[in-house]
Amino acid sequence: MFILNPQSGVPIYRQILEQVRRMVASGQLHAGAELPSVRELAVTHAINPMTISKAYTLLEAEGLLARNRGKPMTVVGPARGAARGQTPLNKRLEQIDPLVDQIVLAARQLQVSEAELVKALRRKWEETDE
Amino acid sequence: MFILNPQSGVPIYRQILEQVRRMVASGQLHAGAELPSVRELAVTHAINPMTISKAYTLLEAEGLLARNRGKPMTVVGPARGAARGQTPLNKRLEQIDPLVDQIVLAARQLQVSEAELVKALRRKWEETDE
DNA sequence: TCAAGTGTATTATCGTATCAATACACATAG
DNA sequence: CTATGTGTATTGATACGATAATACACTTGA
Repeated sequence: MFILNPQSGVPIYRQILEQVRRMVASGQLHAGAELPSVRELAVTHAINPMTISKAYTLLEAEGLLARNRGKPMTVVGPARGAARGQTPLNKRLEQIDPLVDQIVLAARQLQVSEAELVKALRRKWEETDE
Repeated sequence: MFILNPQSGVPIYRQILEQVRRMVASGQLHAGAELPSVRELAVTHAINPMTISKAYTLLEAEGLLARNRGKPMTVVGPARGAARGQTPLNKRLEQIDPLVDQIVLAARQLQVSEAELVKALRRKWEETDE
């Protein structure tokens, strides 16, 4: 369910935070959906259960997840009042903005043209087309 | 010279590593070029001199920079007058690849379309057009 | 010569991130 | 009731990232 890279420099619990936020915003994790158990994730990703628990706790404090003692964490959001589906596009784009900043900075420092950057992006997009 | 974001989750010294690698690969930092002093960077970015020194030390171990006792760090590279251009495009693209992975993953988790992603990218590209 | 500029070593402290092993409180299927 | 499944608290340990304050060796311009 998650794609975690311990070598990336980004703390594991932060990778989980970001990925849950995204999947909730997109509706891939709808309200009421259950998240993988901490022990299951700990095994499949070879990480410590408490690391995942930390992420879950923060997501609860954020209002995205709900604790159910004895049962799996469940998704609370997105916005109850609004359409039960996705967050508006501009809100979703906000979440991706820091990455856009990063990649544009990197491309400019590498003197990779906008066209080449877009090409690399499209290439990766096709590769991950499943 | 560097653009550092302490909140990004990426360690500062790693941000410096990556940015020097990029600017050397693109030729923006040509062989023999001097880098900013650790004390100057420490002041302008409000970070500790030893954090920068750590990055410089690692870049020397990597073979990209040379220590000159009493003088600034310099970029190691092909002899002056020799072909000291950019590294080939595909090599530069390799450096940007992890970021491409990240952003495509994020876009798919957010269910942002390829078209919208490219649009956001072009928008940011224009903004940073200086 | 000397003052100001390099990078770096040293020692110490602090906060964060992760792991390990254990234990607890609760829910639910059998 | 019991076994198994939730998340979490606890304690302790290790590693990393960053800071702070000095001090050193070296170069260079005045």
